Amino acid sequence: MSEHEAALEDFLGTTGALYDATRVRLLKFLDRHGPLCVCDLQESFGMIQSRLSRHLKILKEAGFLRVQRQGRWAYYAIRSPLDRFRSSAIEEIRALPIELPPLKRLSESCPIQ
Amino acid sequence: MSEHEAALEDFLGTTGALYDATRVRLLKFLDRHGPLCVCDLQESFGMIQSRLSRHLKILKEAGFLRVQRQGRWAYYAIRSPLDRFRSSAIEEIRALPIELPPLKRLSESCPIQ
DNA sequence: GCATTATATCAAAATATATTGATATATTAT
DNA sequence: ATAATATATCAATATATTTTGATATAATGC
Repeated sequence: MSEHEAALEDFLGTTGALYDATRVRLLKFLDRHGPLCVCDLQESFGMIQSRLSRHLKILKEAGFLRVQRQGRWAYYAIRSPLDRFRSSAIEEIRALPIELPPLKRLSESCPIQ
Repeated sequence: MSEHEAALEDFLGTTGALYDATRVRLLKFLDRHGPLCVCDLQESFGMIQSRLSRHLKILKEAGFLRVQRQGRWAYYAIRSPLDRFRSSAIEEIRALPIELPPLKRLSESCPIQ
C-alpha cells in the first residue's frame, strides 16, 4: 500500500469508527465511567459479547481506546492523550444529549481506577 | 424523532459524510481550489455527474459545503466558518498526503472567486 | 489436568451504502 | 416557446458493514 493510500485508509478507519450509533454510545459511556471490562459493558448495555468485542476492536484500532489486561479481564478506556481531531470528536460526543444505560459493574472490586 | 435521536443522527450524518474516500478527495479538492461547479469537478475527477451530485449533497447536508447558484451553475465550496469538530476534520484532510487530479475548469470565466 | 469465566474470532444472514443509467427539473440563449 | 446545458433525483444492481450464533483462545481456581 502506498503512503498515500495508507494515510487515507487510516483517516477512514477513524471516521468509520465514529460512524455507528453503538460505537458513539460506547465512547460516551467509557468517557463518563472510565476503564470498564467487556463484561461490564455487556451487562450495562444488554448486548451480546461478540458484538461488543467487535465494536471495541474497531474503536481500539481507530486509536480511540486503550486496553489494559488485568488477569482475565480486559479493561477498555479512552486513550489519552488524543490528537486534535480525535479529541474534538470525543468532545462532540460528550456534548451529545444521548441517553445512556446505568452502569452495572460485574468486575467487582475493580483493581484499576 | 426525539431530541436525543436527532442529535445522534446529526453527528452520524457528519461522520458518515467523512467516511468515504470519494468525499474526502472532494473536500480536499474544494479546500484547495475554492468554489467550483459540478461540471468542473466532473471533468477534473472523471466522474459521472449523478455520482458527484449525490456526494456533494451528502457533504452539503453534513454541513461541510455551501452552494451558491450563479445562473445555470451551482458553485460548491467549503463552508465558513465551521465548528471545531468540522474544522479539525478539514485540517486533518488538508494534511493527508493524497494525490488529487489537476483542476480542469469548464465553467470558464467563473464569476465567483 | 479439568472446569469455569472472560474475551476474541469466524461464517452466514440481515441491513445499509455506493454506483450506474435513465429521467426530471431548472436556467439560459435563440 | 424551443433547444441546449447544468444539476438533481430515482430505481436497480453492486458492494460493504453489522449482527448473530458458534467456536477458539486465554487466564484462574480447584
